[in-house]
Amino acid sequence: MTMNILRQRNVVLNTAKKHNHLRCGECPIRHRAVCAHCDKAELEQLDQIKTYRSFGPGETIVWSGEKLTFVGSVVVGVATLSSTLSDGRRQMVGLLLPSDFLGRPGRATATYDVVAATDVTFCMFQKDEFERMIARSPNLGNRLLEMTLDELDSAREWMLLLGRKTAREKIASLFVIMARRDAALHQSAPRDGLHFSLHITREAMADYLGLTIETVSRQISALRREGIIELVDARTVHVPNFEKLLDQSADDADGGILA
Amino acid sequence: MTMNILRQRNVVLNTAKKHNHLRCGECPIRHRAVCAHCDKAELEQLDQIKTYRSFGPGETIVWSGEKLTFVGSVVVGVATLSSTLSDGRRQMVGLLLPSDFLGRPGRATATYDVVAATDVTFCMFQKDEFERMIARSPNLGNRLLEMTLDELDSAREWMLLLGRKTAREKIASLFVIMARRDAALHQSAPRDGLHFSLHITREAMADYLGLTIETVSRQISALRREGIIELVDARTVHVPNFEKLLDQSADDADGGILA
DNA sequence: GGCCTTCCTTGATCGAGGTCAAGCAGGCGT
DNA sequence: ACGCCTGCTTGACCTCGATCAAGGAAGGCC
Repeated sequence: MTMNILRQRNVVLNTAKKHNHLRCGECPIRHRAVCAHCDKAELEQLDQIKTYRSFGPGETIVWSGEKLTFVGSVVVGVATLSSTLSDGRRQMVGLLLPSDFLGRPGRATATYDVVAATDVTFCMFQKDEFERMIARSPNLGNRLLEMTLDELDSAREWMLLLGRKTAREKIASLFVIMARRDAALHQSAPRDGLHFSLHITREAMADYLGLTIETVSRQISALRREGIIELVDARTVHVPNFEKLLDQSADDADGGILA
Repeated sequence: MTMNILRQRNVVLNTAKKHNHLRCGECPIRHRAVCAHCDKAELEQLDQIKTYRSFGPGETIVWSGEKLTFVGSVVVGVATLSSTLSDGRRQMVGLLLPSDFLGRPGRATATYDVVAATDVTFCMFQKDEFERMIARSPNLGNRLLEMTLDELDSAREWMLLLGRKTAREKIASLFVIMARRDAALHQSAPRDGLHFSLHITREAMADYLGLTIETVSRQISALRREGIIELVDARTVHVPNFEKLLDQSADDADGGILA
């Protein structure tokens, strides 16, 4: 079984798979956005303008409404994108894992908060310099469009989750995604079950799934009680049978039974 | 008051405002995507390859998983984008109003259903021809990126609604958006209150908001009972005081009180 | 060691919204 | 005119997840 189910139909990973930007030996950093299919000239240019910056857990990287001065991608760690209602209700609208891109060329200000969930290191470029590069290389622009379309697709998939899935399905879906991301990143074909880290707190999961901390905790406990997952520690999950987890997520295995 | 609140902070309308693609006299059709800031050469090329197609209410324009052969934009009517879970639960992930663009250059297959909500007329281009045009004109590519970023922003705004807003706030938010779109489209500065059409059925609203038909109906009735809206008929809403409606939507008036 | 704090879990209760069910209004074809 | 749709409303009831509340586990710091 497994490796087939693990192969996300989402294009994010398909693209990564085709060329394997995620660990392209020639890329100084792991961001598929600017890897340029290992175009030497582009890479050298990017190398010259890149800088690294790190943030601690809970640290806000960008405030909503703030002026955007850079773009970049995650090298290690996890960052979150979230919007907040005036009374404090918060909703995560995106999750940045290693290799994910942050920033919107052509946009002046941020429209949501970017917060480090763990220790995070970014590889960054000055926004105006990056934009100048885009103007010069249409290649780069096209890849950005592709990436943005990918993001849009996952945002819409998430809308389905938020609007229509039950608490249990939400948790299972999140775990499925985390497992797939982890597997893709480590190139690990799982033999005797999967093993992955959630990285984030229960609170962050709740904010991502549109639930409360308590419900998240209860559903995780329920899945554990039923043997669908095992908890090594609070944030490390072992999945003995991935298909069983998938069954709980209300997602089609791949492409659906109909059609 | 009013015209100021009506001015959506979302870039979609700001862009439209700057140049007013929506009624650019030189554009044969109203799509801001390819209006090309009224670039004559581009327009002529587009004119040559464009075709019109119409669909009746309930008709499916594209099935999820189907091969995509065209792109285009709505001229009149309303179309919806929706995903469906295998057990039939449905979630709308987008709404196409006149001037909105449909399609993803560079993508082979659709990832969700596109259904006509009313009588709809599309102005369409063969996908491959359109892509060839993009390749030739980087301008067009940039505008597509901008559009996609706009869509991503509204998708994420919608995630906040789906995950964290109450039924009442969801309804109010939808009405606010519909009212703004209508106002922008008709360039109507509302004097004695707003007047707009919902176009879509209660079911479509429910699917959009992640609610059931019954809840939608009940919340609309409640807003009517409290004098916040008036119903001319089931799908035509009159808003005597827009600010009162806005108060119910849990949205910041413009940019928020904080920050 | 002892004492924070932060994160997580579990229990008891409550309520918003879903479900089931009935009925009404308007359009359309015969 | 009639019946028959489909779309909308309203009521009664129930359930899932939120809320309120308490306590346990794992660091970090004195």
